[in-house]
Amino acid sequence: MAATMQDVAQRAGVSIKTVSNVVNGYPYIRESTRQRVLDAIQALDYQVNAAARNLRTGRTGIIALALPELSLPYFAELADAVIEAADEQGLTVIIEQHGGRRERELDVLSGVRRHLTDGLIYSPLALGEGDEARLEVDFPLVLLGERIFHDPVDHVTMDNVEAARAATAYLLGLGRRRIAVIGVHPGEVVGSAGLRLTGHLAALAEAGIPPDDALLGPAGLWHRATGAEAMASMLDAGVRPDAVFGLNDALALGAMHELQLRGLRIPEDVAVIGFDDIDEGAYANPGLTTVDPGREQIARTAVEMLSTRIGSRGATAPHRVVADYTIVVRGSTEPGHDRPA
Amino acid sequence: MAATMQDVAQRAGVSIKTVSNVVNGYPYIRESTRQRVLDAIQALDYQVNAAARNLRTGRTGIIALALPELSLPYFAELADAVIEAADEQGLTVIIEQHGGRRERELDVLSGVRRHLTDGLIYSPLALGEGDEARLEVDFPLVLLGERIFHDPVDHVTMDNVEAARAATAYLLGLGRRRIAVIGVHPGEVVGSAGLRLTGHLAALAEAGIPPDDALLGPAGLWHRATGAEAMASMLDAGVRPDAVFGLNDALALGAMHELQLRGLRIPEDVAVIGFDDIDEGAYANPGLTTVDPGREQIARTAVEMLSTRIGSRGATAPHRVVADYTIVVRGSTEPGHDRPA
DNA sequence: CCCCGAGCCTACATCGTTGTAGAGGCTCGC
DNA sequence: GCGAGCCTCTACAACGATGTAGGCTCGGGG
Repeated sequence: MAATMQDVAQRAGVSIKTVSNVVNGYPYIRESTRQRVLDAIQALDYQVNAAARNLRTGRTGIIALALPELSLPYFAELADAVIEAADEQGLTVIIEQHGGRRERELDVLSGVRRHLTDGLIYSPLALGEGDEARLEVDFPLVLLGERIFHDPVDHVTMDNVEAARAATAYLLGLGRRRIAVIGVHPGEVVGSAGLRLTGHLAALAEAGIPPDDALLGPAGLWHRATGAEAMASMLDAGVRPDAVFGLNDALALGAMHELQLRGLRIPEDVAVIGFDDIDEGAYANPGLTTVDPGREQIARTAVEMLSTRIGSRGATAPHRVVADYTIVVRGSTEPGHDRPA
Repeated sequence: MAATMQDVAQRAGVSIKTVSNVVNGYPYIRESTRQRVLDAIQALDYQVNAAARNLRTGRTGIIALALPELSLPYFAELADAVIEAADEQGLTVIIEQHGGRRERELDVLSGVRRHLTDGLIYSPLALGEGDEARLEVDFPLVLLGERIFHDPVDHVTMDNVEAARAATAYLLGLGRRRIAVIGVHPGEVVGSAGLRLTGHLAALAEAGIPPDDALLGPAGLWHRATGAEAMASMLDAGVRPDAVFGLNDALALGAMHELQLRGLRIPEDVAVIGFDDIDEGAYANPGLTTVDPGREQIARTAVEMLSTRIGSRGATAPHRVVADYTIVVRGSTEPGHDRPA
């Protein structure tokens, strides 16, 4: 049986409340008393009972991170960063995988685990315009990604349009003209797919290049497999791009795999750029050029925003932070860039 | 303010305990009463307060999964599987990243979060022989991986020796004779590195091939980067293997990257096999042949074992489960195997 | 000399739930 | 028609911590 404050109090010859005060850093305690209590704690290997503290204070010290799935490297790396950032704030993270399924995404907002947590960092996929109202919840919430405009809550995101524009502009700068886009969600406007496509089209327009629907490869899920499939059907249809813009790295890597299977050389025949800068891209063959969306910064900012929200019960106006992006050049667009790995 | 059982009880005109009984499925309740309570719960949008329940029952419904880091795809995919399996048992998972650092690994066993959780699924890296005693903890614990022999606790693992022997035997069967091993931990016996090397050497011995130390590439951390480095220094030293056995997939992919940078063809010049069967391997170029260690099975078994342990306070003898492995053949060892992706 | 505030500590109620014990009423077999 | 046993429900005391309120001592200002 684990020791309780009662046991510590008895051993130190003080009241239970004094033990509580020592544990919580209450200043008005005689040094000798504090020492006696600390010794007793040590001797009994006492640790505060989280459940009891939670009940009394209404805080659990746990935050939830809801994301599609950890098997997707981007989200695994994001989770890694969030957990580290949370650790620094003394917070523990539980992960909820919703798999991009609308019903599970909604569950996250109302589910049982809400009572287990002080707040939520939420990266939805299926939710979109029209769901704003669902986000008006009575617990601290920080939104990741860019599914929803005019949202009533804290939000950390990146400028998808601008970053995608830069990616396409970069390919155009290399002299590429027939740029395939893999991972398109036809009709979508507000999600990452829609926004990145918008940026891409804007760059084409600036360069005076007419868009070509045959170069848009749809892929609902952004996995390697779907990227490969989308690439394959485009090639099977006789389309011959000289560059590929994967709307995320997994798609780009899948597409790259398919291109190489068919004997196309990268970057000579086809240049490939991705989005996310997952670790894996640096070790692909060739290394994958990509857009670094500032994942670290996003994770850290999100945790800090949530932490402040939790701290101050007062309803402040929602904040919106936009992370910086960078283009990371590797061998999939320019030969010879893989050396420093 | 969230509704409490008190509120529900009042609205339904019953005692608070009856509400509790309804919520917990106590059988002896008149159907009409149950309905009234359920209606009240619905009307008030009542959800049980987890903290209070935890305090009373001593259970939190949370388990911890301790692993090196989520950035390593193997562990991300493992975490995915564990979370799903836990969900089915009604358990929530928190993830603790210890980064393979001994001190943090020990923290996991005694840290504050112990009080937050009902049990721990523990995948250590730095712990090893001599640490058995530390595992004699007073909470449910299931060990993953094969760091420690004669352990006093539940353990889910795979037969590393046998699987590695099969991997090397497979390469030998292809006619390869100079097999480099990447990721060796010199002097280690009980960890994955040691065991897999043992299996490798056994296969060589069976085939009557003398081992060659020059073909052993050390790498402490099993990342893509360290795999590439180990491969590079071996090649720089003038060693020319005709096959590479990466002790995990990340190492193998790093090595593959380095080989290709130097213009070596895979599998013609060098065949490459990995270990773990991470998703990424299927989409490498060429696809990475690997050993599938039965990750799903491991995750599911571990959660179930932990769940039973939590359920029955009685100290049963520790169980040990060994998962099945399979060799997954792809293009990195045999051309033409990548078609079905 | 008394009062006041700062410093140090304690008693008590309380957070929201569940375990224990048992009060009634009913059915059933003899 | 009566006790045994089942069904249905309730009162009360925990679980282990923290918030509130207040007691006591001591030194210094009025």
